[in-house]
Amino acid sequence: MTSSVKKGEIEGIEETGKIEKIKKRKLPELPNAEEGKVVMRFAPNPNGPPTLGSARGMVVNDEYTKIYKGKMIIRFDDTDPRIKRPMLEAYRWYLEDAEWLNVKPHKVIYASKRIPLYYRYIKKLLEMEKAYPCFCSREEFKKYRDSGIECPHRNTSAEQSLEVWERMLSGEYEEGEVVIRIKTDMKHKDPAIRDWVAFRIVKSDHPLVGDRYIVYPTLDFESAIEDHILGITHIIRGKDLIDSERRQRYIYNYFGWKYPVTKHWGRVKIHEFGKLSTSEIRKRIESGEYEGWDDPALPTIRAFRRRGFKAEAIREFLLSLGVGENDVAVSLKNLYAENRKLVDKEANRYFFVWNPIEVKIEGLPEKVKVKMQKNPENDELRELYGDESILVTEDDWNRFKEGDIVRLKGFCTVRVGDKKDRKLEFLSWEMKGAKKGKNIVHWLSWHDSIVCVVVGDKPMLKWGGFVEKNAVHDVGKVVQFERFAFCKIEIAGEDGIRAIYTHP
RNA sequence: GCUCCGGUGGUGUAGCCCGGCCAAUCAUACGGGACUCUCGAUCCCGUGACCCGGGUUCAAAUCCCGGCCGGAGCACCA
Repeated sequence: MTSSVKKGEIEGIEETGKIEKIKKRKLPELPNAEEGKVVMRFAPNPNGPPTLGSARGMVVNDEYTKIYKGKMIIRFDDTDPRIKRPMLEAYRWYLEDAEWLNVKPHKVIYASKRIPLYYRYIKKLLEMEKAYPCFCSREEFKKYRDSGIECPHRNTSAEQSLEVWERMLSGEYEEGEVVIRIKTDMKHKDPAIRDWVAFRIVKSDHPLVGDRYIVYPTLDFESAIEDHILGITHIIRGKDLIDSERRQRYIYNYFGWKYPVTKHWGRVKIHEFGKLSTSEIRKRIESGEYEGWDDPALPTIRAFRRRGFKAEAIREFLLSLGVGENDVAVSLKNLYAENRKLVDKEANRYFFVWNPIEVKIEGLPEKVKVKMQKNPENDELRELYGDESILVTEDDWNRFKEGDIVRLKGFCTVRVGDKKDRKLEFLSWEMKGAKKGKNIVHWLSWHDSIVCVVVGDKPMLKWGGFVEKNAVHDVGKVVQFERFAFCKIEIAGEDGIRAIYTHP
């Protein structure tokens, strides 16, 4: 991000104001934001590992708190042990990926561990007769909601309500028998707002708190209380939660609290992935279509990490999406461009010959050592052995026509001979009119070759071939396989190299 | 069906609250050229947008109304 700071040093002070402006303009201004007083949160349900979508939540909230020098809180909204059941490992994954994304929370909250806190507040509401236990079935209540009629339980007295509440807690009711509803307005013009559920009975084991509770708050209740307690000033979340504000405001009014400023963004569709829900991914992993949650073909942050993406590139990409309420359909090409900017300068270059074909160079005067730059921008060299027997990729070979002049990059220039015999004729050590983009190809002698498989970014996609041995020293790094793509060397061993496709 | 929200170049985005400095920003993509012994990078140059129709106004991408299109919610999910 700041690698070019030196360049700007001379212009220095004069530029500072500009840079500041540009930095802030990564995101539009936040309404009512006072420097040092902004508190924001990212509130995931850890029912799978973070994806690009969740990362957006982390990064945008984090970026704003950084701009305004505020506080960032991660809160796990994990109050449904059944339908959207949290995954135990995913709590850790979220924290790890957040750290990797340079999102450093000031606090981490687990809603499931604070359930007694929510009990206290609903009790107050019950006392105030602003909430009531409702024995209607879903279907029954839906009728009331749709027709705007109050249900018979609505005017239960505080005393009775509290009694039912205690019985709920002690397990005297079955699931579905009774819920606690918040009184809003059964005539509210938007049916979605009418007397919503704050607590329900779920007799199911919770990954984090086991069977300690059987009465769980809904997201709307839990997050309403938490946002106030945590002193959240600004909420940015998906527009699927847009109604939450109107629902939760009733509670805020009953208690005389001030509701945070909210902003909502639309759905993100990534061209390359289509729509993939967490549950859909889980299914496909189980069926073997994907290797696991970090399969390079998946839009999880773990997968992008495995592919060698830079956190900063992902941040920039996500920030470029802004916070508009419209749905966006964006191509990963933008992410690639962002990452390439960072990775191009430091990635070592290597020859990777996929779908290799062995060809012979006739008339090669001598075998030579070929030295080439590891990276066009520095002087570090790598060495290859130019032999008369070499490997080129089938893609190139098929393109060649007899008589073509071809430059074997760094080695020599040849003329394509009899294609059936796979022969090349040595022409010169010099370039001999070879032009970039035309006929300069990469190659490899057996001497330098080691088996290499590149795991692709689509399900089941793999390339097999040979890579130059020099690459074994770059395990864990992103390198560029020339004329192929940027790849991360994942494993290098006796039997070869495994690399992960990063991007073109 | 009911409620709410949004529509700026191919894509994403800034600007819209507080009309004029917007013949509209930036990025990416695309086209052309230069350079480099990578189909990568770099450097030039270029194409390209305010959904439509009315209204208010000296002046509208910005305000108002209508239409069209798109999206979200209407769960004892998050």
